[in-house]
Amino acid sequence: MLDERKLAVLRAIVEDYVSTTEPVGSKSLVDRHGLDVSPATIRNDMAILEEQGFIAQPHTSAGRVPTDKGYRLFVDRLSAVKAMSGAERRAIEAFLSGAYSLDEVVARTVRLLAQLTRQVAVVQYPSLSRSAVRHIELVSVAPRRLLLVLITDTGRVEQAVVDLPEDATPEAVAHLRAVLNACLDGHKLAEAAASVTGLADRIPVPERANAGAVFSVLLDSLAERTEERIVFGGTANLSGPDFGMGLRDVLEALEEQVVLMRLLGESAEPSALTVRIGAETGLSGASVVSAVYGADGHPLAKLGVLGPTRMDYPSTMGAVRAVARYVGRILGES
Amino acid sequence: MLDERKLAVLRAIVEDYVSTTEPVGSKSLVDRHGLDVSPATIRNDMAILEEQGFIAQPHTSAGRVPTDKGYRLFVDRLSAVKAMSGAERRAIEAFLSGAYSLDEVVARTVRLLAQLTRQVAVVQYPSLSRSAVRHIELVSVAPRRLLLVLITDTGRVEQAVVDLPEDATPEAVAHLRAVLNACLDGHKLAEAAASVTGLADRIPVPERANAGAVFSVLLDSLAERTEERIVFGGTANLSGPDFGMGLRDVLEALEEQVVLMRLLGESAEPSALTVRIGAETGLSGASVVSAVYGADGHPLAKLGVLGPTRMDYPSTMGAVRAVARYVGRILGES
DNA sequence: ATTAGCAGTCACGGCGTTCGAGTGCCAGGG
DNA sequence: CCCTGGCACTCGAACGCCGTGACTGCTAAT
Repeated sequence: MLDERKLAVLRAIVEDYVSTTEPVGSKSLVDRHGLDVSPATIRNDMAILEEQGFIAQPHTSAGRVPTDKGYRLFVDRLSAVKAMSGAERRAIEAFLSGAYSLDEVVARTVRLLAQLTRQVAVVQYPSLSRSAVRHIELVSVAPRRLLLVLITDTGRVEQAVVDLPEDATPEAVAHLRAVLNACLDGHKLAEAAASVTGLADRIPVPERANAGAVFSVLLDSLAERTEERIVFGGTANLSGPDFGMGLRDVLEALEEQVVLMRLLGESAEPSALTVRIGAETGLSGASVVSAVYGADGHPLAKLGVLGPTRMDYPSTMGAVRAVARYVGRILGES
Repeated sequence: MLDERKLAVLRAIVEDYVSTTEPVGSKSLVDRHGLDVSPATIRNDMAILEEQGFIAQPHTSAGRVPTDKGYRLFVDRLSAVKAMSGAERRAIEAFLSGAYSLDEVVARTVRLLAQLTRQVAVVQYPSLSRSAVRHIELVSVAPRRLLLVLITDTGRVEQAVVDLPEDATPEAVAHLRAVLNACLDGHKLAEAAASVTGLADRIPVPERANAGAVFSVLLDSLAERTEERIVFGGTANLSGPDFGMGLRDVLEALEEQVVLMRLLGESAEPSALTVRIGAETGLSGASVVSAVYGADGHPLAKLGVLGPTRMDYPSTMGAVRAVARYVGRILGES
């Protein structure tokens, strides 16, 4: 149905369009690529490709432009991820290594990814529930109010205020802290739910009410907030007339955590690199290249870039993959 | 030199231009405002205002547009801050009260300010060095590595990694923690520099090297990072052809912490409301309305909005002032 | 199956015209 | 002296009108 040459034509169209931003015609196609056939032949191929929905023409007597379906085929079968050069890889590593806190790592990752791809970078903080607890701290700020600070092995620090039903003595707080740490240290928060329920037994009855409040904050409030921390950067790369929708809509979408979540993909399938194209993203005219990053083989969160459907997929995918790897490595070390 | 009517004309020009986005002519001026004179008279006044540099015409035979100098005069002498309505004030308070952590407070403030003013909101985190220390926590993550967590009375939590010159025993860490807390609790970090130097005496000699490392991180690394945390939002409000410079430049500027700092103003003069217009901001075509916010009378940090020079100053100033007040109040409570 | 040739389409850019808002100036009147 | 009505003038925006060129699709020949 689609012979070798037609695929080559589609590939050439995508590549040319991506680099020139202009509809590509049959003549310039044969000129630029080493196709040994005449423009007329290409035209016939293009007619078929159009019929099948891989390309379209903005108006009669203009060149062809890839459709979402065309990009899809290109990404799936016609292109290979372009690996980063050695120099680039070293630069990435050097840039990320300089960070001294999780916030810093994430901030740098965003900058790096945006600069590397010249697009909008989106980075999700390592999931709390999938990280292991390193330390839990309780600080009294009022007789009936505690500040709960959770430190994970990825260096993430989360805080939450706990309102207690009863006054708590410093001793009770210290005890609770000790019990929590003893029980949760080194475990993942997701697995902790089970152990915490049995934990109540170790708490003297008069303090159980307070302990319950702390547990519920730890499990509900923190775990819920968990996935929701996503930052982005590089919005300046949103140049003019890209994107079918207005630039304004894109900016609005980026400021909605919910939308950002969806862009990175709800399902955390472990596949390394995900490409969502055009309508698949929910933003018309936009594509998202995302990857899962993690340390020691288990996934922590996602990161990716958002750009116009017409983007350089091979390079972008290479950059995203490389950055995801290094971020995982850095977080695994700390 | 500028009689009452000329000032009224300038005020009218600013108001009309702000609301219509179009150069305003003499005729529409007398129509819309209740001026009891003829257009010709207004034209004469306008000629004088132009001569003095308060207004300009984009091209011959077009209406007049305020210059930076014109806006300046308008803000300083011709307008009054427009107070928020009771309903609006209640809404602000309700929206901000729902936050349960400092991050949340700041995030909500940004959203709120952006929505209220329909412009880009910029909020600086409460200054660390001007906040009082509530608690310091040290967590061993490796024999020669500590995680230093600092909790302030404004609810801000800062972390930093400390690399130790020598191995530290758990007892030594506990001791150091106790000393730090005893000495710094309730004090401002800025004042702490002095007390910390004397503090070394209380540390047994073998641990001094490690203690020194912790101190220096606390004072240098944390205190420096301190002012630099500024977030912004509402970039979707950057509509099209505002701003003399390209939209891209504005977005780029917003992603530079340094530029954000400058926008909010280096000098922390305690004056409540600052308006910087046009060239004064460093961004051509942009204005910044900013305010200091603080709790219990002492300043913590700044916040403000960035918009086109042609903005509704009275309303914007009202919104900024109101939000600054409520944020200060909320942070004072916690 | 490919190719050359040809007629047809249509966006784009340049050009001249019109239209109208708005100005500056001047002379007359309170 | 300040205000006003009148008038000629200016100039950008909008409109319409080509000519141009880059395409295409079709057909007939190889």
